[in-house]
Amino acid sequence: MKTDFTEEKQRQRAPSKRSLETKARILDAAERLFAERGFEGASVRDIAKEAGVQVGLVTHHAGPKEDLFARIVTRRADELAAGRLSALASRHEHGKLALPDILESFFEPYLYKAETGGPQWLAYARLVAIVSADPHWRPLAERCFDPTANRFIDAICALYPDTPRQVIAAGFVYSVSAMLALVTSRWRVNALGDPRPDAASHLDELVAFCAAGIEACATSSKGS
Amino acid sequence: MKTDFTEEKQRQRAPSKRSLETKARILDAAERLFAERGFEGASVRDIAKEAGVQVGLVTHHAGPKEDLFARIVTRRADELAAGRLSALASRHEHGKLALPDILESFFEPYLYKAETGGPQWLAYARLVAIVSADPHWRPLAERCFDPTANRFIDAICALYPDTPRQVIAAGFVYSVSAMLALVTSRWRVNALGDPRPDAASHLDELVAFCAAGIEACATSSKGS
DNA sequence: TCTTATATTGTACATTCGTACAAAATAAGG
DNA sequence: CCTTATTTTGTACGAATGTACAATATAAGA
Repeated sequence: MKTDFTEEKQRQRAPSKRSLETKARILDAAERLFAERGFEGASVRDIAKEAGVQVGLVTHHAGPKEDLFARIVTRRADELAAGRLSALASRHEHGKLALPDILESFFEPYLYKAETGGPQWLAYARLVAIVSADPHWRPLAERCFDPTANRFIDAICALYPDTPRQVIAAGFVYSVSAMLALVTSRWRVNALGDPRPDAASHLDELVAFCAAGIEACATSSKGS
Repeated sequence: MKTDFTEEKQRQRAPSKRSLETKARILDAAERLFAERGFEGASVRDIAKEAGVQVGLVTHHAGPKEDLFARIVTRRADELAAGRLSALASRHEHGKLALPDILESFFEPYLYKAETGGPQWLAYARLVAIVSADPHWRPLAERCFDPTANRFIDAICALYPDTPRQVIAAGFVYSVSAMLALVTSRWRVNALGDPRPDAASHLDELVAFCAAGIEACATSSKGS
């Protein structure tokens, strides 16, 4: 699985504004359909129709289907990872780094984007679920998710020096899956048109749940 | 989405032992491949080859592809739901129904099967993830999962009469997703051949995590 | 303005998909 | 054993898949 897209094919001319718009339209359409129907469930033709272009243009702008998918995930993941790490660093400067602060640094950047960044960010939770579940995308997942996850696990480990890293890591995985479950359920409700309840309270609730859970795991398995 | 399979086509003769074995082989192969590659990712031809039969036999024994998938999920879900409800009832008779007991009644039957029931039960976690994530399978999910989930949510609600059901339900959803994350990660590790650590400790750890989490949510939002 | 790199169209190709169906093999029930 | 319901094989079909490619339209850069 190719995960490096730094080498865009070298060009002799700048791309026109229209072509940039077309490319963005294709990526957005692909993101929407991949989230709704999964990787195999969304065909290149569906994506082209959704973007209002010919089939060939999809390949021309985004390469083979697998690259298109990986490109979409990478784009969101990189932006999100930056937000999360800077939130963590910001709170670290302000001196407060209790467990709820660490978790909030991880949850808040995404929940905020999911709430205010348009439906694409809401649908991103589904893409993460797809990548995480399918062994085929493991290289992509390792590149996109693992570095940030390890930074946060390290931060939590610093709070519980007597707890094995394995236990903290498990608690963190539980927490991430809970966040995905929260967003995915909200995404589906939203797609069905139901009114969405307040989002900020969901963040507090999620942080309370995960902080208490990790705390319980960490203290009960101290030193073992 | 058809979810009712009570009306097997009426027969004039009993099925031969060989045909029953073949049917079981097809269902097992389908379960394995659906879990590995998802619904669209596993073709009927792949399933037939995995089962060592001709393509037509799959349709003959299990009907259209969607029915095959629904049948597989239903088979496991029904058996699991029975185990979970009887575990809950059993503990209820013994008088102990604290939050950890309720969660253990939900987690233990599956974790036990995943550990001792063969790779099919381990892979079942992936099927649940597929059904839960894809809106297309929502009718199937409602029939297979919701009744049991509501029973357990009711049991937890009885412990926190001042907490809104919505909050308890959210905590329960987080807990289920954490369990799925645990099993899915173990399934993948197992597929890669790594040695698997002790399972019983994972159950205790998961119960500790979720019980503390739900407790925190319930008490902090009392009456609101 | 003119050249030509790039974007876009339209079509075509080889596979694979789910499913249907006739023919042959098998075995249940009398 | 005989009849025939059922299982199994083998093949075929139309639709959909990802991708390649020539032809055309567009616009960047000199």
